Amino acid sequence: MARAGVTVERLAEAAAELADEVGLENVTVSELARRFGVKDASLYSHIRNAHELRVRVAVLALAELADRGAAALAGRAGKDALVAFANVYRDYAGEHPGRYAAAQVELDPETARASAARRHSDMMRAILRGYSLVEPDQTDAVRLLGSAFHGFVSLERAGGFRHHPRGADESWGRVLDTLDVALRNWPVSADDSGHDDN
Amino acid sequence: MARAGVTVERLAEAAAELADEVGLENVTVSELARRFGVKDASLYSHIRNAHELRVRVAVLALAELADRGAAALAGRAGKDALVAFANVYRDYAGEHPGRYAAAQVELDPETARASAARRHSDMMRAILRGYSLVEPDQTDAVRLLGSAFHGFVSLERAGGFRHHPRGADESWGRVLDTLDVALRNWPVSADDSGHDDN
DNA sequence: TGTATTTTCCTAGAGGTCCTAGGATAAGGA
DNA sequence: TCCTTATCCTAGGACCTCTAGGAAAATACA
Repeated sequence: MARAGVTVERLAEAAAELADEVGLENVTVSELARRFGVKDASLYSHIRNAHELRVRVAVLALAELADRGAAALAGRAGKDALVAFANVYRDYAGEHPGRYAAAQVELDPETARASAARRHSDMMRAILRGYSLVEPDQTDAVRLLGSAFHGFVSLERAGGFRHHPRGADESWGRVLDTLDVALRNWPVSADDSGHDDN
Repeated sequence: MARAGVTVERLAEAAAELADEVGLENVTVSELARRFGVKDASLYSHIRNAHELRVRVAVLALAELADRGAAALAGRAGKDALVAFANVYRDYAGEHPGRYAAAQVELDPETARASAARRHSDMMRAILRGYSLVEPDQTDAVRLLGSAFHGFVSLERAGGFRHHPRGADESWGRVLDTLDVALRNWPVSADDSGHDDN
């Protein structure tokens, strides 16, 4: 019998597609094997366990997201860059909910280092070049942006904004306005304040 | 044989405890039955399915979180209230990761309405009384706060802040400082700007 | 108190998932 | 051509979800 041509790459891609269709938690080795026309036991020649499947989807999603982010950032700066980058996150989560969910799974340090996670923080720091922030404020700002983006998308996807007539799109725009203002008026650290003239 | 005394309340409580121990995704009907000393089939007299278990943990967590939030808010206002409330979220997620994860599961509209979800947004609005915001800015601000709190906690729990020496505690404090400033300098809506003097 | 009803728990079992062990066969290289 | 390796198979154990139908405890009621 001819072989099915299963590879880890095709597996990850199929798992990502499946995750977008039925949700990450419903991505099973069995269903994936079914889609490839092989027995589920056969997939264990390519992956160690079901968890690795999710990790591979996570890595895939982080890379796709980073690519989109980089494209969005090209030729932009300041608030323009901030908004474009933020929309990449939100749009990606809308188009690929399963992949986006996967991107939040905890990765072991080694996998995390090999992933596009670093590119994400680097891009955020690039955005912050439009605002004058030095360490450790820059790191704190990266974390604020990451938190706000992910938190908003996460709550929106979970239906947290559906109990109120105010549109999510409008809130999103205002949240980005506010973050822009916040970055431009970044507060002075309590450690430094009061020592300005000494 | 004497009965085990299983009730939906005790089940939800036990499921919440189990979730904190082994993670929400590992909360199974079987394990729960084992802890109550009954057969797994017996639990289906109390709950419809495994999903209901998670929903009940979610409702429980939302209520506990709302209680803690209310206690933290008592006698506080302005930034003091903001920080106290935010810390309730973060501390709860630290103490009860499984419960916190459950609080993010999507609830059907009916369950959501009967849950403490409304109390949460009401408390956020109470905090915003310390800042002068009118609708729809108030709703947008509630969403920004919810996003930032949840996003930070979520990323922190997923290990997203472990690849950098900057401590999460310090960033958290600065993020709250920034949110406080942002709320006090809430940007004028683009719809209104330019019409100030007309 | 005795009886009827309801609730809780049981056994049995179907069907799904994960994963391992060990064997067969296709593909590619010496 | 033969050997090696990778891919796929069958078989099966362990665990999970959930249903059906029955027994027994608790409760309600006469």
